[in-house]
Amino acid sequence: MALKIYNTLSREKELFTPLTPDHVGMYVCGPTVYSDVHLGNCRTFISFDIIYRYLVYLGYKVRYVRNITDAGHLEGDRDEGDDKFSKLARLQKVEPMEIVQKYTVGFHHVMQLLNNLPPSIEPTATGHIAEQIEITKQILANGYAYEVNGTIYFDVEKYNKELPYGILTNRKMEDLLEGTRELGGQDEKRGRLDFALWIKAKPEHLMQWPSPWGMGFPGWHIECSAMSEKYLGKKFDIHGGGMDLAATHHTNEIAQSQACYHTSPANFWMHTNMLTVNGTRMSKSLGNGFLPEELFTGNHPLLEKAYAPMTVRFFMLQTHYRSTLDFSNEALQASEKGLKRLWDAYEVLKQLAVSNGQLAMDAELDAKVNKLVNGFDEFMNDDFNTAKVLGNMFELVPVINSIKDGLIKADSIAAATLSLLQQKFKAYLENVFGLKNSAANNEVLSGVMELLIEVRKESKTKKDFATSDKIRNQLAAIGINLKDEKGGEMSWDLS
RNA sequence: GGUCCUGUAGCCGAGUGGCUAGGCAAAGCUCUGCAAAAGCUUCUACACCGGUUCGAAUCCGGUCGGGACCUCCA
Repeated sequence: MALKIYNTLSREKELFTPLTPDHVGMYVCGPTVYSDVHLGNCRTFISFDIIYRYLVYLGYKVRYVRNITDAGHLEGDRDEGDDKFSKLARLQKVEPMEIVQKYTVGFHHVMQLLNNLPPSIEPTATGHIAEQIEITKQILANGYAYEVNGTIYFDVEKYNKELPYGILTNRKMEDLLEGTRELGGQDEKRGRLDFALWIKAKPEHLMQWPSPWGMGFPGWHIECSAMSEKYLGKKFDIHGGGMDLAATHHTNEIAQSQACYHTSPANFWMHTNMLTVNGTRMSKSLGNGFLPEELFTGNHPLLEKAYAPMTVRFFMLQTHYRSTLDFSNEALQASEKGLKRLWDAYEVLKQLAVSNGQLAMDAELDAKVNKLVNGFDEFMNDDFNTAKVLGNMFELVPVINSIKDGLIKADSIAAATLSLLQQKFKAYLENVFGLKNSAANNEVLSGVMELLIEVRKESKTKKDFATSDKIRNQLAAIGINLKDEKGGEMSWDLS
């Protein structure tokens, strides 16, 4: 059973074989830190976090590089535009690096709340100006770029004569030329598809660096080429990002790498689909995005309530990463309840004791459990199908709960089956899916609850239901659920 | 205009030609002092029209919706 990954380049699932045995190099385009990340951005990072975690689970030693874009983005399509950081900084009368710092910290905080693992390396564009100048020089030397008045452009039409430029998204040059809107005003570019590798800065620019072509700043696409090469080499295994990056950004990255190193940078190109609201893509420019902060506090007109970070993570796991996912309160509330059901069963499963004698062995049930559990790896190997894994997990929930309630005898499945079930549930829920219990694990609270449960048990024994109901109802009012279980036991959790 | 994706029960969603995914909601039953939780049932859908096939949600063609990208965007 081997891992298959859908490759945007070939438009089909391919068997994944790393370039170096047991090692995987993966580069994912990170955020541009001039504003808060919205939930749509988070989806991509959650998807790649799970891909990263699964590769680690499979035993690969993974170097996961995700950049921070803190320089170089232009406003609009005019190449003489200000970059986003300078523009915002001037507006707010702060240093550009203050903007960068603020939103980088915010981004990391959100990633942590969503329980995304930090990447192995998180390079910044401003920290790799020298590398970007080097690669630009090489592309110039190789003849795929030209200088106009201190700005360096990539010559797309020349490149396309040798290698297909639109290969990633299956576009022909003629179609691209036809589809592009007419450029307004003066233009120093030779071809309308040409893009800037290095941009000459006006004296008033806040962020600029010296280069062989004078003071300037790097174009957007060049940073990923420079940083991926530096940390992963000229060719590596996986390059990922949101689907919206494929047609322009990733297309240009391939062209840059080919023009500089005569190789396509990555074997596998992976693209995650968009998060939509009412069927339309969530984006900064449309202003229909939710900030994670708004989601976690419920402080947004379109939100009926607050949702926990783990609910959001689980919500995204229920869909395949290449499908669009539509946001709605109803769907999120369904996820919240579903996750609770799954997690409660997991807590029960952890407590089940493995029995040694199989007196009540039920071969059919045992086979069913094994089949469902073995499906986890099988589904993940099929292009990371988290939704199907969850489907199997939910099918196992009644089995787990029935064993606990004695409806199914614990020894009706083999001891090995039960321990496999326990081991895989833990590995998947905690390690691969990166879910965690949102309930506070507080010793003081646990102690208090133990006391309350004892008092309530006593009052129930004395048939003092007024007291037992009072305890249960008042706890419910502050968000603690007390559950009566079979045999007079009680358990609790936070709602 | 070009390149693609997509249309699945009340809602969200997975689906590799034959084997009712799953979750949420709803209804009934069991358990229970009551409730919740849990267990067991019920709700058996694939936009439309053709075609291929013994057999199509799945493959092919067409029609009609919806969406993304081609411009900064995960």
